[in-house]
Amino acid sequence: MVKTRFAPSPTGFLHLGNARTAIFSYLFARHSGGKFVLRIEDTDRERSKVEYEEAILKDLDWLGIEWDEFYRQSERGDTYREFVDKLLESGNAYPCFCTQEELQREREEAQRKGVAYRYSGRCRSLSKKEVEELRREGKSFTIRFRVPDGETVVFEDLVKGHIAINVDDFGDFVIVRSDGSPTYNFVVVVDDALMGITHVVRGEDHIPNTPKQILIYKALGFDVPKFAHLPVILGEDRSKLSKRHGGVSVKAYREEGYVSEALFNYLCLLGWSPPNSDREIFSKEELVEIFELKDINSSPAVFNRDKLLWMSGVYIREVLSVEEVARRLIPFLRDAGYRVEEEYLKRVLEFTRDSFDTFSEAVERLKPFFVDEFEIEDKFLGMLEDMKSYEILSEFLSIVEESKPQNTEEVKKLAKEIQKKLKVKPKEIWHTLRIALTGSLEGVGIDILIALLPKGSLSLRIKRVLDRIS
RNA sequence: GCCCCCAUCGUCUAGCCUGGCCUAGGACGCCGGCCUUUCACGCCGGAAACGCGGGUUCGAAUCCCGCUGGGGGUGCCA
Repeated sequence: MVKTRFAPSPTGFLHLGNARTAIFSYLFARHSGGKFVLRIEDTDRERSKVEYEEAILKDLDWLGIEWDEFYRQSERGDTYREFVDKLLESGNAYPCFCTQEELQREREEAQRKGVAYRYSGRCRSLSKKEVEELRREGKSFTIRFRVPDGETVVFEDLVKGHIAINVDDFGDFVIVRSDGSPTYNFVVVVDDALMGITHVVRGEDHIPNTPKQILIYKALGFDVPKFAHLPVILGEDRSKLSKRHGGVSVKAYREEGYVSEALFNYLCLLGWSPPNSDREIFSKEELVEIFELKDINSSPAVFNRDKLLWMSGVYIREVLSVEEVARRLIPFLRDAGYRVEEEYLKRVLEFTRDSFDTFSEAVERLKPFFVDEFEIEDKFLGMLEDMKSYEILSEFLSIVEESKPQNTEEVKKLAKEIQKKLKVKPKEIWHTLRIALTGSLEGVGIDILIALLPKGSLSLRIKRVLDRIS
């Protein structure tokens, strides 16, 4: 059975790149009828924070990625100890007493000579006696994996295809630090093997690690999983997407009021495309159905905020129901201090949801439906004075006081009445009402606003303007 | 420097494996028009790409080589 995992380290918020990795990994597992594991890699005690772990969980949940098994690396104790011993016994690993200063010097030396750095192997052939001696002296040591000379590790990457790397490029590497803690390359192998991971789906920045890990798998007698290395996501400047680019955390998009399904959908289209189809809007279920690793593009993709924004809008106006949009929008409206009633909001959305792409944009856009207080710019006030606004508004007010129009048809009829009676152009009426009711010349349909706004708000706003221009 | 990966409109991509159906398709964005009480939405139309050079072949975006360009890695981080 297929089993994949997503293994974030809680050293920051969930990043768009990692989110996409999680999505692909999740989709592949579900598509194959397999299991998806979430493993928090929190062994870096310095940088790992519980707040980040909580935030990552929240973001995954928001995206609709659910996991079947959960692990926290810090709670796995000395699971790794026995495997280190095994490697030590088999001679695949050995203690190394070189100090960081010595190694640093070797590295600089290599740099100067312009050759690829690799560990000199000085402690490679220490005799048992020498090792005991050094340990008795209390010298600290690391444990290195003995990399067989001249070997070429080959694997068939599910995305990149055939990859061959000569191990001489890196040389013996550390698997246990001098403080006794195991390093990433070692832990990841033991964990993946013990958890039965069959397919490792991760970013292509891990390609250089893969041969090291394959060597460990083999030395430990574990089955080597299949690998799928995803191309990285780039920023507008074509460098790897990072904090520098701003707005790269899932959290930022959640708080900005993007539709989560749209982010999920958009991220899928970054580096993957459906076979034989021009479609772009897919539900999670549909994606589970059609997603295949083989359809992943092997070149890096630039993240495009505009398209994500557009897609969020598509979800708001075409995919989600009015009820659903209302439900998700309410917290944003309340945060902005609006007094919201669900039934009223739903009626408003019926007519307005095609005019915004995110919930925070909706807060601005729908303001006239909820807030009676607003400023009118001088230029608009000037326009009111130029038009026959006083007459229009007085007439409008008296009609509304008597019987407020309940739908856009009635509003239009009312406008015609005023037009006939005062002999003014329709445009003049609409512009006057728009400025008087919203303080601006652009925004949602003014007929809708009049039809839906309570009578009280309507007359309050009109009277206020009447006072100012009389 | 060394190692690895990648290369179709500005961006995401289809096509490439299994050469001819490609006058290179779709989407975002952009430009123009329509709709209209404004802004949006929607609809119609447009500009816009096979990085370069060699091969192979009757024929190459598609196969091969080189160059160039971009990305990643080069830790007792993950």
